[in-house]
Amino acid sequence: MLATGLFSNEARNLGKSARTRAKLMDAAVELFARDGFKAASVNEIAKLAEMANGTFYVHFRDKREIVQAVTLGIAQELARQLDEAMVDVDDAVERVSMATRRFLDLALTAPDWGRAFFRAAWAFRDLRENMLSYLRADLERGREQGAFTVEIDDVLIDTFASMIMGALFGRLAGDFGPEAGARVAELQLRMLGVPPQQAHAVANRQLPALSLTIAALPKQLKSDLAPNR
Amino acid sequence: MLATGLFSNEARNLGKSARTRAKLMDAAVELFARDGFKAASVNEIAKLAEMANGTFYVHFRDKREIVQAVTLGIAQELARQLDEAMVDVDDAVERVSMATRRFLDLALTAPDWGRAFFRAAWAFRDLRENMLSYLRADLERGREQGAFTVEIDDVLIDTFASMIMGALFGRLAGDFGPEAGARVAELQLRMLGVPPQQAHAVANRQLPALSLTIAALPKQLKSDLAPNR
DNA sequence: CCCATAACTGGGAGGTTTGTCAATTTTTAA
DNA sequence: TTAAAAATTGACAAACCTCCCAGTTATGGG
Repeated sequence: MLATGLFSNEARNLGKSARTRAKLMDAAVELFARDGFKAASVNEIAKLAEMANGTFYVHFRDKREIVQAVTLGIAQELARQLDEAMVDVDDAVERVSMATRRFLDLALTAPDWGRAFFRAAWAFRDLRENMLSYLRADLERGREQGAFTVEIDDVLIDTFASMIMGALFGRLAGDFGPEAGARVAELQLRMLGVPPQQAHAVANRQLPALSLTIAALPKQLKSDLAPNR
Repeated sequence: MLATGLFSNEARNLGKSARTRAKLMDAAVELFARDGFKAASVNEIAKLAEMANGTFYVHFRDKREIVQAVTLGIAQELARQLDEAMVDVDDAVERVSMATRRFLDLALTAPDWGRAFFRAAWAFRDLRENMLSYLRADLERGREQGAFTVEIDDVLIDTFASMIMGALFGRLAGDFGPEAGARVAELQLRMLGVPPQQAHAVANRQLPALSLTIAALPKQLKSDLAPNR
């Protein structure tokens, strides 16, 4: 049994049902990432999760349902961690640059999640729009702070998001190294109207490392653990 | 028999074999656009093309082969028409803006082609890279002409392409109207370092209409026909 | 117009997929 | 410990898939 994916980790000390469900979701992530939502089969998901095909249907009505659970889970967790990493940043220029760079770093820590997210972003409008609302808020903040000269409309927001998704794709495909995040952030800032020199400086500021780990550990235990590293 | 797709039109006065092949390709485009390459089935392609399943295998070894034929056909035709529409434009700022706007207009004239192209662009690296080489040439021209201040590297080119693909997606989904092309072009020019005012002006310049029609009509006949409309 | 040849048909073998269910094992709570 | 409840299994029906092929029909060069 190949240890655990992120969902399994989250469900580690929940009941058996939740653990099995999570194991199926982890297997699904892997196959969705590789084959897409339509081409991945329930049979294969169950097989990868090392259980009989019938078990799948105990936990999910059909494939649609696990697709929904998986994509929602990924998007929520990514959004939550991004949000958390930026709570104390006020400057919109910093926020926008950080969001892009953080998002890419995060998605690359768990490439299957990244790939599944990439697919989900094109396939599910509501999920996409949910993510975009965060982005819109930061862009509007930038206008108010006088940092962005460009007009904020739907096309801009969508374009901004496309730049991130393109970079995600390139990173996942191995076309780009870790520096791509900063580069794209710089291009985004230029597009928004930040002076080139400032755009370069902000986008290349060093960022403390961050990795995607769903931590469902009891809070107590977690804080006992943290100081050790 | 619902008239003709673009491939059928191209093969209109070729032999029967070529016409059948084209009809299969048109059906395939429609299904690839809707379901993706993996999820579309040979059975359904044949059914949509109104012929027996066995006929498919007379014309294509297997699904891989028709996928290749279709995607290559789409990409080549789009590239050819784009290229042709820009032969006499020298200024890189104009070219870059035009390429984005023309490409979107073209893809929108035949939405199934647009959708199939969208999928192919992510799925097939060589096809993508072929398209990007045109783009790179125009961007480098802009540097030489002193119009673009940004450094040209792989991340830039990819990002530029992502912006177009994002706009294509939005247009196909009906999220954006025809004005999106100009808007994205403007954002691209800003990113490249063109002064905002000029970017706005160039990107919004009126462009003569252009539509995607594979014309395999004999040249003579074509020019006889044109004046009538 | 004729007929060799190319194109097409549709049934079917062999495989995979989805979703169900009775039988079995594991978990849980009393 | 034990019995009811929950979870799991694996075989299976029905649908659908890919690819093949023997037989039929259409095409077009002589």
